[in-house]
Amino acid sequence: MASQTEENYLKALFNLANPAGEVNISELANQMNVSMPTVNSMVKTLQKNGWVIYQKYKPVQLTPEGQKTAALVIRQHRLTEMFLVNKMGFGWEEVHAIAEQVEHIHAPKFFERMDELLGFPTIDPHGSPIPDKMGRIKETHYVCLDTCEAGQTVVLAALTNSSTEFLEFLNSRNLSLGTQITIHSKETYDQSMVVSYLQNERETLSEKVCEKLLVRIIGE
Amino acid sequence: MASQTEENYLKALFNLANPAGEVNISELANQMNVSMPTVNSMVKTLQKNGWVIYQKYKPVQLTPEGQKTAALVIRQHRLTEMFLVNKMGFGWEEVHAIAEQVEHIHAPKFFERMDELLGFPTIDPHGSPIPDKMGRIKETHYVCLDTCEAGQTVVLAALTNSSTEFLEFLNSRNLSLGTQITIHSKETYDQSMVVSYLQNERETLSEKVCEKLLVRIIGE
DNA sequence: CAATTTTGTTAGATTAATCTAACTTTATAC
DNA sequence: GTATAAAGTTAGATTAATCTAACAAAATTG
Repeated sequence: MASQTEENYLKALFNLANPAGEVNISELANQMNVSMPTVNSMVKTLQKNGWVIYQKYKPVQLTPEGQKTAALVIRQHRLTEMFLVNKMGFGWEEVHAIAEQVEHIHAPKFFERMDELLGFPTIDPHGSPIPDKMGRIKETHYVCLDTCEAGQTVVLAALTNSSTEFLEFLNSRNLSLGTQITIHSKETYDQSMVVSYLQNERETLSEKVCEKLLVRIIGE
Repeated sequence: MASQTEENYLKALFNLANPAGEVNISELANQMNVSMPTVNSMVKTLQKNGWVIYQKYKPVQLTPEGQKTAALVIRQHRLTEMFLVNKMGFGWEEVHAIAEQVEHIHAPKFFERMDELLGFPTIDPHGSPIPDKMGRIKETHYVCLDTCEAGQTVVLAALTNSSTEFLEFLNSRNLSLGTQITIHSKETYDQSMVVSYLQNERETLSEKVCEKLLVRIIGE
């Protein structure tokens, strides 16, 4: 059984993997906020446990078992976030830090009860997909708002970043998942967009914000 | 901040303390399932952190800060048990193992929300008192069923032991907190009691069971 | 393509939590 | 009140997770 530390490395590997499933030691060190030698020795441990494939000076890759273990921790994290928001009244900006701890609890029934009470949700409060009990993830195909064009109508579906600061920014602008947004114009100079939604008739969203918003296009 | 391991030692000290607040190294070793040298070194660590008073060859004692820290972990444990039973549909025999993990989460708001959602309970599903936010415990004064006499009517209020096996035994006999019990006779030979409650007209409870049941006397 | 920079590895130390073996102090018991 | 038993301590080792310093390989770049 993976230790909490090992689970955190597996999660990081899962999230950092490029299309080929590879992660560099330095990327992992950076993500985990530890030194490269620490990652080097941890990767050897993960390999001994059958969770990664690794050869000196090569990038690391999760094995299928490593992927499944990682996905199940991510499942517990996202179910927890959903439970905190939908059943305990927390704001979407408050739940990450708590879920980082709860995700490591070893008690399958605990998370199965959450899942049931929530009605088997498929996405978390930030729009990220919740892996199923087998660790499979249903891929979603949203587009990034910054690739959309003036005239289109879209619905906010997910975020590529869920930092507290960004979530508080979205709260301050009354933006939440499901909000229907109409794109009025796109500034070629700085890629900012003028949009409207709900009561907001004319809101400007910077490129920095637009590139973090994933949407479904529903019109034009 | 206490590590999970330290929190577990503080809890054990809190629970093992005799009326003078003292705990022997061997008792603690036994409770924690570790060797005496391990306890010896851990007790020195706890002392460095100001949680215990300790002198070579003397029993250990929690300081007021140690007591408060322990009580707050116990608070989190008991609130969690109550939440699992009352809000998530678990049986009282299922919650201990999960609460042992959840109690170590460092997120005051998480437990405050549980407390609110539960309506600020003062006892857990096994009748044990829930310490308040300051770590204070409201002392309850129940009597042990084995000290009761034939003819008395009592209400089951708490348990002195909450092992899964004992809880499953109580389930099998339809006994739960709040059940009103009438004592018909007490066998002087083996201290067993013949009692009635609910639909059960004639149930025999062994001494081993009676000594684990705490009751409020309500009649005769 | 040689020089430099970046990335990765090895070696060795540290801290927390644990162990066993050996020794010491305190308690128990004739 | 000494002998034995029980309880407690010390010393030294182990494992997991981390670090820094020094070195090696790979990538970048003039």
